[in-house]
Amino acid sequence: MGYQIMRRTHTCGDLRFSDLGKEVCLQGWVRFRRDHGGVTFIDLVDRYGTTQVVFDPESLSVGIDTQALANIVKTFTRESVVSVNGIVRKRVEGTNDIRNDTGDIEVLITTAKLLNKSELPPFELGNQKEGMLPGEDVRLEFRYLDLRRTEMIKTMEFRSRFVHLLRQYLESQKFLEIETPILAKSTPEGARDYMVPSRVHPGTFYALPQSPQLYKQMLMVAGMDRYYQLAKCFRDEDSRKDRQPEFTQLDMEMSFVTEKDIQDNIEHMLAYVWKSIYGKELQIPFPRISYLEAMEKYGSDKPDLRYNLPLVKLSDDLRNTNYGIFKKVIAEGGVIVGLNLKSDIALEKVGRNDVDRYIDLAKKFGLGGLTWMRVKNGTLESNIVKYFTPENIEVIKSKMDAEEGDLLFFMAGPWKKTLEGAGFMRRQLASDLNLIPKNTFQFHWLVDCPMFEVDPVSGKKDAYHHPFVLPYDNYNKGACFDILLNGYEIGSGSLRIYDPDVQKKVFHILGMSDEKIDEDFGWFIKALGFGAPPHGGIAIGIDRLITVLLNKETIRDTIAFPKNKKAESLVDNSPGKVDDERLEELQIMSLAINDTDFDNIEELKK
RNA sequence: GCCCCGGUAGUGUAGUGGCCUAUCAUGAAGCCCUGUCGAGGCUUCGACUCGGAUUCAAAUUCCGACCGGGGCGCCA
Repeated sequence: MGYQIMRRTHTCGDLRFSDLGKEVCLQGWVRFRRDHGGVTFIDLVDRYGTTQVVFDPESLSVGIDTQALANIVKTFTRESVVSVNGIVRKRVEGTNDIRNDTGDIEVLITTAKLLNKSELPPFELGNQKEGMLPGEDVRLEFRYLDLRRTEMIKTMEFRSRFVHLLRQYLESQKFLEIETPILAKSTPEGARDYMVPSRVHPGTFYALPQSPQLYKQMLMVAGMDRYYQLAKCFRDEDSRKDRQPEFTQLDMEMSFVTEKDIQDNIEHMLAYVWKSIYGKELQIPFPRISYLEAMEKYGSDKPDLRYNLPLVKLSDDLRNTNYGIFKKVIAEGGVIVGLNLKSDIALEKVGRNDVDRYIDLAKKFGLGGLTWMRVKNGTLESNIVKYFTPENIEVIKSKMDAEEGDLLFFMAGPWKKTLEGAGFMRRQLASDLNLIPKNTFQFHWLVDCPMFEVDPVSGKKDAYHHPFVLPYDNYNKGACFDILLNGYEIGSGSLRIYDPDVQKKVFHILGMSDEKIDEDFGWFIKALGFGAPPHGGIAIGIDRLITVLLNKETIRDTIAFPKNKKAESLVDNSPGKVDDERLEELQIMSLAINDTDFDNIEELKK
């Protein structure tokens, strides 16, 4: 007979009043211990709940060695794992814990065993008091303990449930879950790739996929018709609070569809999940907003539409203004937008000092400055009003719906920079002035996107989404769209190019030579030539979606083992160095300063 | 690569040039306690990220490094 321990009969969330009198075995972690001298209470915890187990010598029948049992219970320190056998009994009258599902009962310990003691935890897992969580670096270093916290368990449960429901829906709609390679070919366009050296072919590298884009398109060529995958994707770019180097997408592709077909599918999928999780109907279809309207009205291609606070475009109405800055901007083909803070908030919460603060902030957001006026006694008041004709003032008032007491901000400059800056202002004001409703989820489709964007510095064209989007309107627009939630882009989709010649042309427009196209994408264009069906798809960022749905501060809170801002995993210290022999095997030499003797480097390079 | 914010016992914090032998809470250790549930009471333990500079005097000011976070760039 080898080593064995007794099996538990219940989890720590199972026992109820109806189990009174049962002999049970529970196993779990010691979260809190309350030693009253004679009687000791232990909160025994596992994923499913908390059960109070009691060492109560006076209740024990004769024949049990209470002293021995006391000695065992004494070893049950915080967060150690223990096994207890005992009898389910009613709690003493008036000591029920109504907050806990198991709060009507407790387990009288008759035998107990320390399964594994715990080191003293570096932070308190059970303490639900606000602000007692340690810094995130400590949480990440001891992630297995952080994940032991109820809040993290709930998050993982939510995520698991959510993903399960997605799969359930997609399977019901004839989607096939197909896995695509993690070791893939590097595509030089787009994000920086994580590289994996090939031992068999020294000097060559696999790339970890930024998305399974080309594989899923080939699956459509293959006739799979409907594909999905919960795909791990990798991008070697700097992190943000909503961006990780390694993340999970719900990746989908469908053949013989329109943009609307894809969107309908997503809406129905989310509605299905919504109903299952929240028991409520999700309002579909989601409203559509064009790229142009999003930019000019909200200053963002992912506007938060839970609150209004729109920008008002005034460039066309102020053509004859004498105000120098506006005049110049109009002459240069720029844009002027206004933003109206209505009197009920403006008068109360935004004083002269605040206005100055916003002017400073505007400069930080890349705006040239910020002009402002107040509506007072039926007219506009500020030091620049004199430059505006009565007609100017009237048009401003009517376009911006300016009423007594309102505070008007104006931003002017080059189209994109100014609108994005104005978008930052809008967001900042909304957050400062508490205009953002909590616990509302506002899905939108961003549609009518451009095919290309021109880099203002280099003049080079870049794909707005990616180079595989089906262009239309003479290559000016792309059949692509984003799905937005509360100011986050949670996914993007498009119809794809299925004609090899069109695909080549798009690469040409992006400035690639025939040789380069052939080398990097020849294999893919070849595939399109073998009867690629019209197709399209979408990818939804699962980590980010869960983050928004659970109101988390960062995407890291929805990933079991995330990387920190510097792309390190604190729990296992990755990335790490490898032995020289391993590098030699791969025929790789490090040029990193700390690794290499620089006296020898030039020598070595030869 | 750049900008901003932060770094005080294991954890969370107070402390803006001398009242600091550094606050409070939590924790840990020990003792007391038979109905608690973030138990309670008493005692004890435990910290200014590092290196320079200014000063009679630095946790506090300045400079630099390191560490963490937020943002810009980047993320087709």
